[in-house]
Amino acid sequence: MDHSALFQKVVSFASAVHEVTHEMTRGVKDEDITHVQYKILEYMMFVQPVTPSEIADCVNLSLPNTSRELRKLLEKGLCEKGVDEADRRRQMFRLSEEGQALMGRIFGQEQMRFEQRIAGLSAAELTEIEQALELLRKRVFK
Amino acid sequence: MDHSALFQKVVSFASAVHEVTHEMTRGVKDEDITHVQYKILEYMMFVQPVTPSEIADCVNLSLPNTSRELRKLLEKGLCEKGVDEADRRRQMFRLSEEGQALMGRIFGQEQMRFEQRIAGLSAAELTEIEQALELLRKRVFK
DNA sequence: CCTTTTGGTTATCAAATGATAACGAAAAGA
DNA sequence: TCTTTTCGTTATCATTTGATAACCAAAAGG
Repeated sequence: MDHSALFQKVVSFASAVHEVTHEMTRGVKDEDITHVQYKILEYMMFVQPVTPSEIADCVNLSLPNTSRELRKLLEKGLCEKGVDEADRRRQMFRLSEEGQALMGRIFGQEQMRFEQRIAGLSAAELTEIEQALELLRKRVFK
Repeated sequence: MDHSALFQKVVSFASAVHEVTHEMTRGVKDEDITHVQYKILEYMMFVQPVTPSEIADCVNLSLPNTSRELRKLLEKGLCEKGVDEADRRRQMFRLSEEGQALMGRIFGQEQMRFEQRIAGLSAAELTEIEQALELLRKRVFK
């Protein structure tokens, strides 16, 4: 397998991931948030608390735009803000109760759709999936 | 491994794929096209010729918006339009020479970045990657 | 101290995208 | 033939996102 063919497989794979992600997160539009706001909340589900700079890096947003979206999330009551007492320039953001609840609803729906996709797979097959995820994460999508 | 944990791994994996894709396609902004226009051209690199409806489905765009973007691509001379003689409602789009060339440039850059990611991996490891891609594609991202 | 750097915010503007209505032309179907 | 459905286009508007400049406050570093 030459590199060029592998590369094309990766591109088309990434495209499929995008498509499935889009389909699974379809429930986002029922809640009153935009797509980038969802990305921020999703990130906070895994890392918390988090500073605007970190978010800007990971969600690929400029710092001013990150700040704007965080303000909107604050206004909606979906996250909370605190200050790092060790370095008072750093603003620490975390999900509010309401934010947790919202993400719980969305993840719940998403997970149901995910369950449908993997319905009927054996435990061994699920383990294979998990290993494939870890392999690609380590070697390609790091 | 319970379903909930696997689900979370998939979500965070998808997020990593997004991020790496974003980084690899950074070269798109050097060319005079937008992100969705790039997605359309990318799709046409794999499937050709293609109708507006197919694109709308695969790129997750409404038909009117697809039509608008295709018109812009036509205006830029990056694709060409024909009619399906068997069903004259169907419009067949394909990349023009110039469109091919443009995508060649972008894919070239992307592939270089990809090469850096997989630099130093053995043939066996590359095969593992390929198999992992196929597995996930078949079981999860279909 | 004083200067520079870092982290963050606000404001503002341009561009891209999403959504919808209205329309036409070809095909399918009664 | 007449009606309905499918495929596509154009136009228009609202919203989202991207980009940039100007600014403040805290920290770092001399």
